[in-house]
Amino acid sequence: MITETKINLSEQTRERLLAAARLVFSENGFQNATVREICRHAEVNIAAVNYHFSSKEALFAATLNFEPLLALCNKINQDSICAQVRLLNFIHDFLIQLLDKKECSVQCQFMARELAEPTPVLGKIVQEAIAPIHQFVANLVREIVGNKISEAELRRCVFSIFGQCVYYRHGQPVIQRLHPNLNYDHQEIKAIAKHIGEFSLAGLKQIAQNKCP
Amino acid sequence: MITETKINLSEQTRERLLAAARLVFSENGFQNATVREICRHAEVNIAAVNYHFSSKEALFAATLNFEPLLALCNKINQDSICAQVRLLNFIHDFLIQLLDKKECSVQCQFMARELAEPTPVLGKIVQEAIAPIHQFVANLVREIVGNKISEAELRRCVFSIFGQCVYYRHGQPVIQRLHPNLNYDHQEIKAIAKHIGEFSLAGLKQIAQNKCP
DNA sequence: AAACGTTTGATACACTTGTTTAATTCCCTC
DNA sequence: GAGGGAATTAAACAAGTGTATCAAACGTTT
Repeated sequence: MITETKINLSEQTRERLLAAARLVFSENGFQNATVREICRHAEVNIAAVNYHFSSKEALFAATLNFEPLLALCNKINQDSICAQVRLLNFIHDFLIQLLDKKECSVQCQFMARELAEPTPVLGKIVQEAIAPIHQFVANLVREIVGNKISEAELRRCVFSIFGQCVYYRHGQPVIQRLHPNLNYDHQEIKAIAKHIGEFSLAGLKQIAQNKCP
Repeated sequence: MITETKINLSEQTRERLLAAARLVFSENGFQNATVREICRHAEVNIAAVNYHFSSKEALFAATLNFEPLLALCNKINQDSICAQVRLLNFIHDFLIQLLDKKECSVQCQFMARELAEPTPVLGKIVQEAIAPIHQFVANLVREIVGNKISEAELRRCVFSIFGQCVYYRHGQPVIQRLHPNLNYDHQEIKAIAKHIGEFSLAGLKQIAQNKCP
């Protein structure tokens, strides 16, 4: 028990570092985030990063945890409702993870950021998070449009859905300047999800009809 | 004439710097691009950047030229065909500027990159390029969907269209890992444009119908 | 051909980055 | 309470950044 206390003290700064790292990384990306700012946020010494983890990159890798993201897919997969509604639910939950600051799952934001700014751990992120989630949506889309469309067209459909969602996160600096009084509260996110859902279902239907005239 | 020769010599390194800057900036972004690499590419001395331009930031600003992008809008605006086809044409031309390496208009790529990684000149880019082009698409969409839908919904439609297009550029590092043998030749760009066009027109139609049952 | 202003060049500066060092402090064990 | 290993600290390191300096080279003008 005494040992536990000791470990807990060390663990405490470790956890503070992880929490601060998640915050700073998600706000500034891997490159622009500095070890000093992370440590300032965590209120620990600069050397703590290289003591507890071995490098900035390893710290970044340690902050990655895509379980909530994959859990989202599994949860939806278990629903026995039709594929259309499952897609709508996914878009909503995905946007929540992507835009809502209240949600502690910064992982989704890492994924989005990684799209534009590749880091040394991009491979891991693609393999563990992006590829599965793309495959998940691809399966949903395939259920909706049937077997008539090609793999290339299926891929483009998936890209269309993700592109719409991710734009709200990527484009935030620009969107904020274009529409200064727009912020992503729960109501707005719901409206965005509803829009992307309707828009995409109609798009998918059109693509499917093209192949089955 | 003698004076011209002199100016041309100076102008020559200036132009070489601009060309190299366009290349390096578009490949690495503003932050990750280094003055040294630009100068190495241009085969000029490091001091040339601060001599001919006054800073790295000013050099970046000097590389910006959104005329081809805005010319695209003007060209399409002059067509007397229906709004739907004009939108399809815009999506195609926009994607060309966004994805085709042959096209020398790196400006569009700057715009896309700026979405994710804001630089000190973001304000200028938003004002001179992004805002006008968003407004242009907004006008097209308004023509297509009519006056029934709200400004917020109109905005989301515009975001849906841009989001789909920009994803192919933003997500390139990831897309390349997901589908290694996919590259953006003219044929592929045409296919992407066709997909996004059909997908979006169907989406717009759906959004418009929602409001006019 | 000489003098001038302009352009180039190598170098150094000031600063920030991630990382390392060595001394100190802390806390548990004996 | 003393000893000892683990954790924290301040300071420094090496590498990289954008920028500034100042002398050399260049081409044009007189």
